[in-house]
Amino acid sequence: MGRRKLEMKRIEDKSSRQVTFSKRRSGLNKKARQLSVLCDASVAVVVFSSNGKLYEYCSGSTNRVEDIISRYHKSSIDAEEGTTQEGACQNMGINNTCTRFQTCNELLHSVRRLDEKGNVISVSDMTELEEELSAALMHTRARKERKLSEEKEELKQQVNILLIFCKKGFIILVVYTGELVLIENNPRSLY
Amino acid sequence: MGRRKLEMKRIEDKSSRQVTFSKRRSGLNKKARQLSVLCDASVAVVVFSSNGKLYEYCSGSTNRVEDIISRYHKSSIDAEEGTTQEGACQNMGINNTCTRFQTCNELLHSVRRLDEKGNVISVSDMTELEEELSAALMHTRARKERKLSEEKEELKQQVNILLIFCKKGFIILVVYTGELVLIENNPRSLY
DNA sequence: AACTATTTATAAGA
DNA sequence: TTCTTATAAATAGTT
Repeated sequence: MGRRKLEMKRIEDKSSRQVTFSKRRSGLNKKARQLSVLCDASVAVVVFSSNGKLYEYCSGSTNRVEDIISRYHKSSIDAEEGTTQEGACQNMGINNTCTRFQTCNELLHSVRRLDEKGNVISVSDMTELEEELSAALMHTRARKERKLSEEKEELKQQVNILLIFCKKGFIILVVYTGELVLIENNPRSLY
Repeated sequence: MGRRKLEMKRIEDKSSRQVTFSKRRSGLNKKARQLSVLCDASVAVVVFSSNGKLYEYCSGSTNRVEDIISRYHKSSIDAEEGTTQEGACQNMGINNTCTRFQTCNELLHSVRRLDEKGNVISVSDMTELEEELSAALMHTRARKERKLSEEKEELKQQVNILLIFCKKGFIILVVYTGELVLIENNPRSLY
């Protein structure tokens, strides 16, 4: 939107990059505000410029990005509980809070349709698809890691519970050598 | 932008509110992506619909809102303390066991130097750098996952050992000291 | 899900 | 910088 069409890549000229940043950042905030007002939604936008400067926007009365972030954290955790496991692409669809999947799936289908019709698929289309897929991958990876960590924590808890549970008695020496466990009663503990 | 001008207030009709939400949300994400690409910025957008459903967008390679949120937290704290910000690249140097790191770091620096001098950087140079970075990422990721799995396996073993003893009617105290494990049972179960 | 008449955003120019 | 304006992009209502 302007005198001419811009290529979707980093603006090399520093000065015009800054001007564009400033304009588009305020545009983004405006869009966020409109979305929140028109559709009664809560919206937070966090932007770091290439110089590392932080800009934030938050809809609503408190205007605290923190409020939405904490809600985000809560929601992310909630989403993880009650999800089931499926094959690679599938398990994203099950998670009904992962909105990216829909877009990504839609994109896949529309690109495939275009391809089948013999249409030319632009690089920017493919880039968009690539980004969506990358996002989906990251999301799945993050979920996997969280799951693994959770399972580890659970095991740690089990060990702790057993340790707490078993407080009294007689000492056995166990030498742990990989798979083999050698146990030896300690006679000294037999009063 | 549409057949007629909309008043900036909540859309009362539920159906058109939903349609508008969907359209504008994807528009917002698009704007966020454009800002990040054109101006080399990091952008995160978090939206909750009026029904409480979470939608998120995040620019960049990881596409993790978490990354930007944690940076946001850091930045907020730093801002309060008056400390300065550094580039995200710095924290890569921490991993001193990644042998590829030096090559990758050297590459980064030489490419950056070339860039600053206004030299033309060939696509094949960038591809090389990309591949190095990708390899480094894969390596780090693999190491992390191996470590996590190992730790989990170890805990599982500990639980199994404890469970075996518990099955035999022993109530035990286990003191895990690296390679040595001391187990103490409940005297009641002896006789 | 598409379409299109309009409004809105904004790139470049002043 | 700020304002203007030609043009691109987004989207409200329609089909």
